[in-house]
Amino acid sequence: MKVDRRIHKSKTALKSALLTLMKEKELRQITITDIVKTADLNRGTFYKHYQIQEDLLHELVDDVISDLTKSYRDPYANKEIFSLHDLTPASIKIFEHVARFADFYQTIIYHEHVLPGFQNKLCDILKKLPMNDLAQLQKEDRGDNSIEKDLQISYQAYALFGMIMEWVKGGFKYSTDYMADQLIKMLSNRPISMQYLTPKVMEASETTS
Amino acid sequence: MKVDRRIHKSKTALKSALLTLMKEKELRQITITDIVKTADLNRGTFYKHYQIQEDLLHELVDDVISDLTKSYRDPYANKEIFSLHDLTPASIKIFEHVARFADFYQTIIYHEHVLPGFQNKLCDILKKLPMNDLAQLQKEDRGDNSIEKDLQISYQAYALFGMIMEWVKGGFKYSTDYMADQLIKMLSNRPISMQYLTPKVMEASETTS
DNA sequence: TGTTTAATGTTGATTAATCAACATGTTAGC
DNA sequence: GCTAACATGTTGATTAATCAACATTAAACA
Repeated sequence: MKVDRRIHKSKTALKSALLTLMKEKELRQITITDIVKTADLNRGTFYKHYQIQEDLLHELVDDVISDLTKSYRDPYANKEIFSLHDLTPASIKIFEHVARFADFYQTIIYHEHVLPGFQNKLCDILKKLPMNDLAQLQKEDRGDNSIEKDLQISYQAYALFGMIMEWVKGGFKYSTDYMADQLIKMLSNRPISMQYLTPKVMEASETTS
Repeated sequence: MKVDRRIHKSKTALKSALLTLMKEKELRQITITDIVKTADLNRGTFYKHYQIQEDLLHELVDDVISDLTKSYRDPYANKEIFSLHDLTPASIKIFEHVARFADFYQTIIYHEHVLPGFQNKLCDILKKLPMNDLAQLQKEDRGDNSIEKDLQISYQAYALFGMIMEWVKGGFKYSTDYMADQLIKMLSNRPISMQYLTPKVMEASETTS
């Protein structure tokens, strides 16, 4: 179901205004009048879509999460089998996502109290995405050196999170392409020979079983 | 008479879209469908305000001229008497105007054929503004060294135009404040002791006569 | 050349946003 | 405490923007 562009524009303007204001002052001090003034919208427009500021903030968070998920999955979307070999700097979209919501990330990192627990939520998502999407096919080793899947995924998730944090806190001094390139170099250290099953195949096996 | 914000936003989006597209291709190749797609507006919205692209371009030019005039006059607006001594870097708004319409200036300078004669129009305005607004009070000298007003004004107008051209062509590598500072330094060379009458006094003298 | 594709204007019905005007809290300063 | 200024919701009438659909024209192209 398509949303009317006017609705999309109004909501986007409101969220953008909220982010702008969050850089200036505390969430508690931001009035709805503030928001609509910054967004250049009538006050009634706010109330047609939301009740309180919190609703707006939550929808903003949902937007971020949704875009993050989409960006993370992009390299293996519509693929049946996915090897880390296939990962190229151009196919990695996660850093573009962070850049797209740069204002958001800077704000929630420097004002943790605004969205307590969001950073943990972020890590959880970065863990759950590969955990649910990707069924490991062949492990690196089969001897004493075998690696637990959950540990491996947590390891990589937090590593990626660390890169992002460093990037944001450093004021985005590297380009998105460079970040993607660096990530590949990190991954190339060892587990490059691993393969995963992507959701497409998993759906197929579900329906046939 | 206030314009509905929706109208203002729609028109602004259309002009912004036109500028964006002018950077990519020739004016002739820009369709109305292109414009409304870029502006994220329905095609009908364009036709509610304009008939052809030319209308849009002309309104954009009018906007620029109007903002230019306002910015130029800002330092002596609401003043009865105005000396070049009063000019400070902060009071000069002309470079902020150029920065505000940076896209426009870059486009029309690098694609002269789009708006033939606009640069001359610009110079004319920079000449006519001081010519009409400012009645010279005391000249520098009264001897053989006296300077003609029209020559002096043309001299300064083209000088300012030159600064702007250099600034735009150089990719805005100086800040607006620095440009204002530089302009003051240029003016300080000599004619700083001159004084002008501003429109306020001229209006008053008109009504009393 | 004929055919297809895309742009152009225009239409009417529908929905969203606007504005001004309320009454009602809240807050800050005197 | 009183008052003034401001924020909050809510209202109904009005206007702007949307969408889908249409007939027409122009351009691309095979």
